[in-house]
Amino acid sequence: MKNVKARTVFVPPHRERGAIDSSIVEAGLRPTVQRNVVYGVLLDQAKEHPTADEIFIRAKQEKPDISMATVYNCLDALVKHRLVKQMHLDRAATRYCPNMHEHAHFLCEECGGVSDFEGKAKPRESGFKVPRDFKVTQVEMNMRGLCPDCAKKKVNS
Amino acid sequence: MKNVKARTVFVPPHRERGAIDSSIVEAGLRPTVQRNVVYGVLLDQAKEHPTADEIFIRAKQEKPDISMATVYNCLDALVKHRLVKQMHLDRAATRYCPNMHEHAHFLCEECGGVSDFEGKAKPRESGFKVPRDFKVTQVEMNMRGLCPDCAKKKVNS
DNA sequence: AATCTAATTTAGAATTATTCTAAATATAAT
DNA sequence: ATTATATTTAGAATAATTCTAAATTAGATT
Repeated sequence: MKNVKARTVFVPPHRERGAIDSSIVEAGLRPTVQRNVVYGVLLDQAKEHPTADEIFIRAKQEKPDISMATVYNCLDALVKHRLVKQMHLDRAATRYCPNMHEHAHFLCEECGGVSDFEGKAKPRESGFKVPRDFKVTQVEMNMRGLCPDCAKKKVNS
Repeated sequence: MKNVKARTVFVPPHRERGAIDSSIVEAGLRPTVQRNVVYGVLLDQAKEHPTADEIFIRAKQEKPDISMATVYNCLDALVKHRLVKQMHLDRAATRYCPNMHEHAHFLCEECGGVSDFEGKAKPRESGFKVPRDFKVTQVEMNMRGLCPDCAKKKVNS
């Protein structure tokens, strides 16, 4: 009988441990219970772009003895193995994002919600003058403004 | 006799206290010696996009009794009154930038240098799909890659 | 020029997010 | 089952920043 403890962990019905473990293994990582829980929580909460703190709180519901250091370790491992991206807005706590498609971020200044805008960055068409002798290999774009819901509310008031 | 102390402060010859003070006053702030020194140091070092720490070290050379808390206070005041912008790369220490023209930032991954690319952001031409019902009011763009000097060195090695 | 009031500066404590450390535990290979 | 290595853990350490409350300063008022 293997891994009795893992069976005692509550897993939301829409999340299959196996699928998550295979992603973790395919990425070249050992599939531990903690990594599974952290990645699972993040996948469930993708829209929220949660912080390590927020992930920790959720993860504890599934695995009450998980520690904050482990949440950081797991997130770092997932980032290094390209299953997860970090995102930064100002100097606020790092947020984590399991959407690995190229995308920009949008922050609604009214409700605080974060949205992903997918696409392929075209730095030389962005409006900023990029001198031709600079070699751009990575683009990070954060927009701010009003999301559709908040824009609507602003007009009707 | 007014403000004897202020006269003892060393001011680099290319920087005129008066011009800096008028900018500070025009922005709606009281012109204190500390604000003058902090803003002056930042203007001298604009290219370096210095951190509060780096500004503190330089500022102490001109005003040895200035404190770190004051450097933060001054920078915050300058930011609030739109003389200075903050910039963030990952979760590293906040960098400060007195270039108030709209611009993007470029970080050379080789030498660590930061460059400003001026222009007017065109979020809807940046390559990312921005749904028409999102109202974008602010764009922040950080690019990474190789600056001309480092790109040249890479080829010749 | 002396006095007053509010703004600013200051040192040091507090806070926050994160990283480090070294011991305990788990994983996968043998 | 044994072993070697990777992972997890609690708690200490660190780094950047913010807070606090007292001292100083600037500018306005007498």
